[in-house]
Amino acid sequence: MGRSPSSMMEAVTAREDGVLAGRGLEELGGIDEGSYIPAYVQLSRILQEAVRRGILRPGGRIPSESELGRIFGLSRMTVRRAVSLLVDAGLLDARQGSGTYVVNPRTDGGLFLVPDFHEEMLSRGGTSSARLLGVRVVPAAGRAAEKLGVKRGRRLIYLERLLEGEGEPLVYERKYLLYDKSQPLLEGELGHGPVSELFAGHPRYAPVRSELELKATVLGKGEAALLGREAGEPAFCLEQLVFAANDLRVIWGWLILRGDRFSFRSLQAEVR
Amino acid sequence: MGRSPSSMMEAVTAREDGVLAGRGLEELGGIDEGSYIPAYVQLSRILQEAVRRGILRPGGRIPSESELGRIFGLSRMTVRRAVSLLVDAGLLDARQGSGTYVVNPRTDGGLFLVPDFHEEMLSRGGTSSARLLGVRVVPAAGRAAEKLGVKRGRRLIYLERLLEGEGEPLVYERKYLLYDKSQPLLEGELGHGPVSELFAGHPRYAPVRSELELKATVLGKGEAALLGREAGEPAFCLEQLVFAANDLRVIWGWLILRGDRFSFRSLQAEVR
DNA sequence: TTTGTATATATGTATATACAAGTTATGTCA
DNA sequence: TGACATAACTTGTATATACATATATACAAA
Repeated sequence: MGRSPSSMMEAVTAREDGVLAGRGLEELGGIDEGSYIPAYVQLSRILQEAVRRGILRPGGRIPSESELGRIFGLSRMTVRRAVSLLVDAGLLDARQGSGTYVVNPRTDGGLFLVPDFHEEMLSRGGTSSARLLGVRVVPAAGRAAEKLGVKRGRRLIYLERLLEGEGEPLVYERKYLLYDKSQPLLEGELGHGPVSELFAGHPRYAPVRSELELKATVLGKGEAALLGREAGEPAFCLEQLVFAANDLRVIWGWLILRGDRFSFRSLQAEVR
Repeated sequence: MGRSPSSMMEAVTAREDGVLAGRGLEELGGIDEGSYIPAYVQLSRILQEAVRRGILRPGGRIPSESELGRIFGLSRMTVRRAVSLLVDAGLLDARQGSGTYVVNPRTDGGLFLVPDFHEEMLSRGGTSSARLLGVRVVPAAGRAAEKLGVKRGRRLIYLERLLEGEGEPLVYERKYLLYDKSQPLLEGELGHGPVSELFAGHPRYAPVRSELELKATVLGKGEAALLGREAGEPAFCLEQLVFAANDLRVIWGWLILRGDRFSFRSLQAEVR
């Protein structure tokens, strides 16, 4: 809590380096020890705000970890933790031996979150349901066999669903799943939630990770009819390959997202 | 579901909780002290690999931090750092008082990186150039005035460019910039790099962050002609709003990305 | 059966210390 | 002046310790 004495010359010499030596940082307030918000989170917010306000400028060096510790009355390790948050988020660039710098923002690109459909609907407070258009067991062939890495003829489950939000069809879904005779397919479960949950807890097929590819497309005649739109309208195609343990591929398929209802906003170098 | 404190029953009772008590983890090797790779990075990779191989299963609890420290001969703080990497990456879920669990993966959604065009071209070793289709000073009006938060009539720079990679047009770009009489516009600089670099180092207009929105679209006749494609083909539209310090909006515009040349892959819960 | 309490153990936060390793500025020597 | 060693920084890694806080469990009391 004790504000360390800062020499008057600091600001001048530091300025030549592009450092502001913390001048102005104090204006954003100090660390509230009584708060339940951890000190390292408070400090990382202060630094973020300093960049937004231009107190710390892109390309410039921020005060050293020791100096920040002195300014805010925190240990170097705690300061490191605050800085690390912003380094991980891509807002700062720490160079060993040199210092920590404000990154020049990449204004033409960024990170986008494509949310899980059902999760998104629930989090918005809306309802989501899945209308099952068809399920059947088919022999593996063509791209499905190739993508899943199975021999032609191996039995797969093929299904089509229409995912609806607020009573309106929003997403058209086609999936191929490994067929497991010991685990009967419960059609009732396909009315809600993601397909991958069918395998949750399965000893060998439980999903571990997935690879997704987001592509631009236009609605075909069939898709347009199902989604209540016109053919030729823009849409997203989200191709999905789901892996279980040992890199076993268990689901392959894709989602068609209506372009008039879906768009994706970039994450603001989010600090979690 | 009672749990006995009996040590002889540990393996069995633990199994009911989904814990594997580290059994099998050792098979993935230990920490190489001679390596230049930090211990916490090595451990986080071991844990990642354990999930991929199914030694640690989604929904299950991993060994406690103290136990991992015992197994691998590391202090608890070092173990925490390794675990924190995976928690931040969304692969693990740490619950205070309870334990750390392997997350059930979201297979229908994920994070996507839309790279900066010029940066991407350079990193691939290819060439990138920008063909300037037009620049002029225009009075602010309509959506541009609204998005930039300026009065109608304020002077703006309007420009159109065709971004090319490997000699082929890939992206069509339209931007509105705040006009600054003290900073003359150098048309020569518009042949390379992102537009926002025009303001880099500017005392008031230097970009600090940007908000992006990724939308699905189809090529119009003019766009198709410029990009050497047919009208009606799928494409991405990346709308961009660039902020300087104090939330001053300095650039607004959008990019049209050819759908046949661009698609975006999800990031694998990347651990940096 | 419910409620309260004690205990063991889990993760979360903060600090202090030590040393390693990379960068930069400076001073000395030829 | 130029080359080179070095001192004085910087961030990076690892450990130990303390306390706060959340959870599970066992067991006693009502």
